[in-house]
Amino acid sequence: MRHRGYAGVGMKDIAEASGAPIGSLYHHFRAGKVAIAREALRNAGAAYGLLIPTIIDAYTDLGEAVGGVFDQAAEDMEATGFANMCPVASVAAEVADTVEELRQATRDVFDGWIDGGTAYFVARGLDDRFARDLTVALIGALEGAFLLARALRTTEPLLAAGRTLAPQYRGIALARVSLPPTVGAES
Amino acid sequence: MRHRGYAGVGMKDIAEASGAPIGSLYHHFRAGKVAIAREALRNAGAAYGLLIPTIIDAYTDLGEAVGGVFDQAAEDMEATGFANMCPVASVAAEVADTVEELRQATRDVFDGWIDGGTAYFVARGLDDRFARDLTVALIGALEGAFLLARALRTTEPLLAAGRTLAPQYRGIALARVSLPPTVGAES
DNA sequence: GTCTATAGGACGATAGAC
DNA sequence: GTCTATCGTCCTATAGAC
Repeated sequence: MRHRGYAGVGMKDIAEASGAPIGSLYHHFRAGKVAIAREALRNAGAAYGLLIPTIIDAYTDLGEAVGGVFDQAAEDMEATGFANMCPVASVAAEVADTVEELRQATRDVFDGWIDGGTAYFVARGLDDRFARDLTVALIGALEGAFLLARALRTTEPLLAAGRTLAPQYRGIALARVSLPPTVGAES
Repeated sequence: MRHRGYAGVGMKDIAEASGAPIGSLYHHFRAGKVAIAREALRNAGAAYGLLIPTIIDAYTDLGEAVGGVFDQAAEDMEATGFANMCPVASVAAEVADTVEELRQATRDVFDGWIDGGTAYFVARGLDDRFARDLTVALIGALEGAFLLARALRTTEPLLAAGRTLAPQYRGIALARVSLPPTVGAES
C-alpha cells in the first residue's frame, strides 16, 4: 500500500500477499478494506516511531545528530533504489481529503511520532517548546525530502535538507541518557 | 486529482468536471488517462512555479522572507479548510513507484521549480550553491509541512518549519531586483 | 473459522453513428 | 470533431458450503 496507494491496492492483492483468501480477510476485518488500512497504518506508526530517536541516540551534538538523520536517510534511500521510505506519507496524502477515517489514523500516527520525538529530545535536555518545534520540523522536512527524492531519484533533497537544517544546531549539546522505554510506542 | 489521487479519479469524473463526454477526451488525449494526468501536472507545475518567488519578492531580508513563505502558507491553508495546497505532491507520492511516465512528469515539475527558484535567488544576489540548497530545502520543507498539516488539520507544521528554518537567515540581504521573466515558466 | 463463488457496480478504453 | 453505447476487466463486498 505504501507503494501503490490506498486506492491502488485491491483486496485481491492483500489476500494474495497475505496468503489468506479474501473471505478470511472479511472475517477478521469486518469493516473491510478501511479496517485493514487502519491497522496497517497503526502498525507502521508504531514500528517507525522510534526510528529518528534511535539514529539520534548515537550523537551528543544536536547539529551532528540532525545531519546524521538526513545522511542516514539518503544512504538508505539510495541503497533501496529510492523505494518509499515512509509507509504513512503517501497514504496520508491520498486520504487526507477523501477517507476521513483513515485521515484520523494518519493523524494519530503523526501525533504519536511528534509526542514521542518531543519527549525524547526533552529527555536529552532540550526545552519543551524547542523540542517540539524541532521534532515537527524534522519530520516535515524528512517527509518532504522523501517525496522529492522519490520523484527525482536523487538524494539531493535529503542532503540539501541536512545541510540547511543542521548547521544552526552545532554546539547545542544533547544530554547523554538512554531511550525512555515508552517513547512513541503507542499512538 | 490533487484531492482524490491518480487512481482515485476516474475518466467519468474527468468528463463530468470538464463538461465534455468521455469520447472527446480520448479524441484529444489518445493515450488516455495517463496523457491527461501528464498535461495536468505540466500545467500545475507552470502555474505554481512562480509562487514562492512571488511571495519572497516582497522581502529584502532572507530570514523574514523564509518566515513569510511559511506564514503565508499557513494562512492560506487555514483559510481553505486545509485543502491540498500543492497539486503535484500527492500525485507524485502515488506514482513514484508505479507509473514511470507520470513519475517523470512530476520530476520535470520539481526540477523546473528548483531551477527557477535557484535562478531567482541568484538574481537576488545569493551564491549559486547556497541558492540551490535553499530552494530544494524550502520546497521539501513546504511539501512535508503541507502533508502533516493536512493530516493533523493544524497549521503547526508550517509554523514550526518557519520558526526552525527562518532564524538562521536573518541578516542575509536580498538584492532588490524584479522577477526575471523566464523563471520557472517552463519545465 | 476457512475458503470458493459470485453478486453488483465502477473502471479504462473503444467503436461507430452523427 | 462530437458524443453515445458498450465492451471486457477489475473492484469491494457478501453468501454460504465446508
